[in-house]
Amino acid sequence: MSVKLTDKQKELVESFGVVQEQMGLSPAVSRVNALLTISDTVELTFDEVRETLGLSKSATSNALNGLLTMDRIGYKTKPGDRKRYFYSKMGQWKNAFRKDMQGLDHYNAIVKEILNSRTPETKEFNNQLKELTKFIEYFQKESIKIIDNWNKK
Amino acid sequence: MSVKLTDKQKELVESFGVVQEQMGLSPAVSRVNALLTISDTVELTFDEVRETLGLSKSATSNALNGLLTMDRIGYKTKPGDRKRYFYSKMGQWKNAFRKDMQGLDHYNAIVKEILNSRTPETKEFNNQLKELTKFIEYFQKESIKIIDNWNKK
DNA sequence: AATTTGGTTCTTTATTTGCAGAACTAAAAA
DNA sequence: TTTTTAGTTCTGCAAATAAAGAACCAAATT
Repeated sequence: MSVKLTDKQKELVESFGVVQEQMGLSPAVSRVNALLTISDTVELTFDEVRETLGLSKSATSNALNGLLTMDRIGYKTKPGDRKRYFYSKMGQWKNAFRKDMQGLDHYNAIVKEILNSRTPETKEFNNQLKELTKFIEYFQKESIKIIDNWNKK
Repeated sequence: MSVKLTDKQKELVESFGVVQEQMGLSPAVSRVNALLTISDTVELTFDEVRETLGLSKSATSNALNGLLTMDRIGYKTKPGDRKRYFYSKMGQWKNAFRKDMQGLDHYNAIVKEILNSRTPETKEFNNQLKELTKFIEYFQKESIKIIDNWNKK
């Protein structure tokens, strides 16, 4: 039931796992997502994931459901087969980038609030803060533009 | 020795602290950085930070040193005064963005390695992966461009 | 009706993180 | 030379995270 991986593939599951951990995902989630990116079979069942990575059922269940709610994976079913077949959803990357950029909105809103509540005495400092909010706005706008640009070419 | 903050400022230290926690900083580090952004006095001593935030010496020391190595704050000294005066370094934002973007290099390198090691069978999947690496490269290049563009205007 | 399948949820445990408090240190002051 | 200042480093400890394992459950199979 377990997926056979070459040594190279095992190594890639680990290194891709690590970079995803650094991006804030938990070890198990990172490895599950890595496996679904690396395995030659692009659709894997719960048990294939579990056995291949040597995870417990609960860890597997939680990892898969986490990735599903993050919309980083999806699943399909096959007629007359109760199992679910999970696959990596790479198309979501652009959306993720977009959301990251829009997430700066909140950050910037607070910086602006800080700026408003600051004493006018510290001119230099306030100017730097002001420039920061302008830069964030600029960066946000431009990067969303370049993402959209990619979509229509 | 402790800095007086209005209720509004206290509230801002918390909310700005929280957004920074969500960006991966620890609670103490987040609040120290927030304080240095919000306080009317832009240069604070070790003890002012410690007392204002109610932190222990070790937490204060570690937070300040962490922020120093991240280059998010700096400090200056005054003649005939052994204390260090810490301040927020907002100019580093653009550099931080840049580094984030360059950090995608590593991610992309691994994705490319995955692509190389994949079976050619799964055409559709491989194409999506390929598009992903191209998108990352494009986004990286363009966003670095827009950052540089900001600098010279 | 009993068992198997494909999971989910609950409980326990190991590890890591974040911080307090105390002990420590090097330079300056008394 | 002792004491104070301005921190740093070490030693825990409490809370949060991550995952194992067992109990559980609903639908399908026997």
